[in-house]
Amino acid sequence: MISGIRAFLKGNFGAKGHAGAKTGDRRRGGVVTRFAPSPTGLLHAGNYRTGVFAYLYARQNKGKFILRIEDTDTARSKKEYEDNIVDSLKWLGLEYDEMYRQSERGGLYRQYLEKLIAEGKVYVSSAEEETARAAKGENPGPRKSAIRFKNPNKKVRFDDLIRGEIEFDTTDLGDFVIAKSVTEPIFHFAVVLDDFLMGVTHVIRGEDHISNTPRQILVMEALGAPIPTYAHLPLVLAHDRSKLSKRHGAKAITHYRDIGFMRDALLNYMALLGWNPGTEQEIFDRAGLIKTFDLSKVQKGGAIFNEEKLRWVNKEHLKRVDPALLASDIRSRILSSERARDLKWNLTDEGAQRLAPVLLERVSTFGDIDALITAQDLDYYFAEPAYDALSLKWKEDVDLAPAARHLDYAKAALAGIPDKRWDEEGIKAAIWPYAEAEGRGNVLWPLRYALSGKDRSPNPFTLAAILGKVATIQRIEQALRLIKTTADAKTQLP
RNA sequence: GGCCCUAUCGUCUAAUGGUUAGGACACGGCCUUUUCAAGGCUGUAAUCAGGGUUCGAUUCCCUGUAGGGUCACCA
Repeated sequence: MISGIRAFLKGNFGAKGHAGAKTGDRRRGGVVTRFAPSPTGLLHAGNYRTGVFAYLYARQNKGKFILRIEDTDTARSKKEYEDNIVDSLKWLGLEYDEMYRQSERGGLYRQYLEKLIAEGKVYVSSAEEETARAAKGENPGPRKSAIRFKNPNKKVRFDDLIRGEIEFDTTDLGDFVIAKSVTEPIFHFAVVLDDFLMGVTHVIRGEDHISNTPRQILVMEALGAPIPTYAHLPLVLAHDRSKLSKRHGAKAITHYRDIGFMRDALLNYMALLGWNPGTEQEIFDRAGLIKTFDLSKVQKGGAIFNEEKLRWVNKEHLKRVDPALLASDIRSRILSSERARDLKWNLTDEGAQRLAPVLLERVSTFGDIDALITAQDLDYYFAEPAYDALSLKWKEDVDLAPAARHLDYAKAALAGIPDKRWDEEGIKAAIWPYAEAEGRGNVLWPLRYALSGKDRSPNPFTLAAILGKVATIQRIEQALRLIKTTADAKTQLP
């Protein structure tokens, strides 16, 4: 009778794994996911996206998200890379509930390895056997003793949340190695035991692990562990459609932080790579992502990482933030630049408040501000510009005389603005009617050029408001002097 | 090569057994504008191929092709 009920439960929840005992836990919503990178390189889009998905899935199910550092390969694992993983997750805001290092779990691996050996499910093959295997060309491994899994050689089937049912014949795997010795487990054993011991219910990882899954299921069965639910994510691809890797120019997540991307924008973009909500919404904040994310709507095919679109997503996030909140970030970004130090730029908090919205409209990321600085496109905010007097001439004019006349007017009109009306609106009110009457370009071009010394820049009202009354008048006077000396030089020509 | 996965604009993707195959990025044009940026409108561009099933297939099936993954005492 009881077994009948169990069979019934199994049938209903078979897709979520066998073990009857654990099924109850899962029905109570005890989702546990993990992100298990190995610290053998900087964390990049190719691997951290699986972390993003595992995180979103755990959070939306009010479950647990575990970080597990897979450093059983002591030769390749490095502390600096582990630090980079932690830094990256911290910056991205992927908060984990627990963290483990496999290098600190040797006792556990040994205990279970010995148990399996005692149960005869695993055996130690001698150096001679390994040598014989190598001679047969079965594997190129070293000729020393190893621990091999006694393969029952059967068909293994599992349900993948993303791909559906997948079946493998494990016969051609042979008796695969799961440890070099009881104190040196390798990936296929450590992963399985840890997932078991940590109660991982959903293994969310890259597609490159699909073919590892059957052998891991075999080990799970030997361990008497419940089979978790698998979700194999499509890979993030480089431009040539191969798996993204460092060699393919995959950049570290911390690189995107350093060049001024917003964390939520990156999270948003990564979630959208391979997933979509089925609506036309593309911009999500963290909470929206957690709420809307749906593992079953994840794409099956790999997706190319497109930095252009990432930049667009970042810009959209930027647009949704009040510029005033970003002003101090922008200020320190500018002041810490080499050029700002060399030229001793001064930027007050108030100045930054005025500058922020103007700058933000022109960039997609904070890093673009650095580019503007390098291109000397910000210089005119900090010092009087140098330019050729002829540039002050509006294209429809034949000489500089109209420019001089309009600048004279502007100087007087601006000088008459009371200090407390010195803002974009007040300035525009003082100039606009005149510009309308005289022709906008005729008036505004010379004025803007006097202020910025550039063919391209924000409009003169905005510039004047940022520069302040004193500097604005000074620059107009300077332009006037420039026109005069140019005219004098001309009349003296033979 | 064996095994496995995948296949819609250049890229990310939506959709349905019957649609003018939709959106976004990028690209082009136009409008707005003193210039730039922003904004608005708009254009170019896709169902890998061949067979079935069907009144009808891009959608379901088969084969092929292409791409990718994996075949370690790496993870």
